[in-house]
Amino acid sequence: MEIQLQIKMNERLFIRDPEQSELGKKIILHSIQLIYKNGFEAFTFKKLAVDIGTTEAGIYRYFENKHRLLIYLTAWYWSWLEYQVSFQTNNIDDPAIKLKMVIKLLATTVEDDISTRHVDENILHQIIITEGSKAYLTKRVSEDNKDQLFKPYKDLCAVIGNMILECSPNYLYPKSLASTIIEMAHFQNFFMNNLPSLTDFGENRDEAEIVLFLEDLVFSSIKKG
Amino acid sequence: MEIQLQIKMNERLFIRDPEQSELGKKIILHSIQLIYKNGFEAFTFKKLAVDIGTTEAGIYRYFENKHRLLIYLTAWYWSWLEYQVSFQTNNIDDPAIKLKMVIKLLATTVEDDISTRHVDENILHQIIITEGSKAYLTKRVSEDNKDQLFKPYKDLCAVIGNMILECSPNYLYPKSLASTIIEMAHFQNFFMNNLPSLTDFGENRDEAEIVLFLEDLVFSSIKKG
DNA sequence: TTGATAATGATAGTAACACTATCTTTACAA
DNA sequence: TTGTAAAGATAGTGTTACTATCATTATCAA
Repeated sequence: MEIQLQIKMNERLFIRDPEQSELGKKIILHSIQLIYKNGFEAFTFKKLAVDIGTTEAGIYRYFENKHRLLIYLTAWYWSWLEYQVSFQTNNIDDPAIKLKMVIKLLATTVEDDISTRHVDENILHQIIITEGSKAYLTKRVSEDNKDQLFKPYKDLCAVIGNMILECSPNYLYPKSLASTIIEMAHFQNFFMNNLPSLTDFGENRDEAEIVLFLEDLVFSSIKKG
Repeated sequence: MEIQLQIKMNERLFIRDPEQSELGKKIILHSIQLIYKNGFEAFTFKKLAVDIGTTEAGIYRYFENKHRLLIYLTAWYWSWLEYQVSFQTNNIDDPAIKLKMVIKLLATTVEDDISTRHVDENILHQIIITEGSKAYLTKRVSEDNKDQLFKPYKDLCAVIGNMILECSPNYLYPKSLASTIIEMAHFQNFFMNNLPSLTDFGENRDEAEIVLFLEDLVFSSIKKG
């Protein structure tokens, strides 16, 4: 069985849909690699164009600017992750087990999903850890939010928030706890690998310990009430 | 009684110490205002120079580039906050009360500290919320860390981690919980004001609710064991 | 087969940005 | 008085972030 997974993206994220052409798919593939290699600050459309073998103007026909491209990549990632969550928690009734699955999906290395050929999810995951929050930590965040550019992130947060409420209907802060899990899954990973004294995982550098920390955090909070 | 508070900064953060001259202090004062107004991405040394009434070259004599200036501002902020923590928790024995004080200091609007004339702590606090994590979310983070540029952040985290251990000596993740408190104090604030559906505080937009959330999060976690 | 259309390629150009260099002036201190 | 350090003034360079235009190629319908 070979299924190709296609994620329908908000049209405001791009000028021309990169999924619909070879050049577009190359832009996604190579931008992920370049941002991973050099970081978002050093990433330019010029370098991307050279890497692909096209011109700057070619890239600008797909994305308004590199910040939009970053938002596109993050939106794609969160959509893909929400799909993973729904797939992996399907047929599970116990909301606590579902929550544990979510934490595992958020905090551990993803295996490359072969049903999306032009995206390496593992590298993309690394990018989201380091660059993801730059997508919304801007002066434009409210406008971008009005254009629904962060919908996949918010949707995932809502899904997790509902799982929390299933576990503990009287818990007061399901959405904030959900966004805390999402952000901390990434930040603790970044800290573990780059500023280890900010974590308790510096010695082993083991993602599994981040999972344990987050599970402890979440279930202590919600099991109380 | 009039005391001027002077924070000793790591010398690698600057080329020439901005605290030691009028021009230097203007750079700090005006860069905070400009970054607050336009965001870090739109902030340039050219605009800063015009704002101050000096030239780009003048700024470059103090700071290598705008990223270093951002690290300087964040380092200054974390140092100042650690001082606030030590001041406000002095003579308090109960570590739980100390922790609550820390959460309040992290999550609520600071009043301008008159003992630092060239820094408006309230505006700086807003900058750190939006731009603070950009200081370390870079490819250079390890080198910058070797130069000790993030020491104030790590020191504060260690202080909070120790308070957590005082409360609960067997708790397994004091440092990770400390960095979680710090980051979430800011992220929940940013979300509340810009992406409110990621939080449970969208209706009232009241910082006091963030404090309650963080207190619940922390004391649920540590009171268990 | 032609002819319209859309995507791409090729090239050029501009304003702003991120610096670096140099020379002059000012200030104050030995 | 002279030396030195900070600051001002000016210029220049390579890169970035775009925009515009025109030619070429592929596709698909008349």
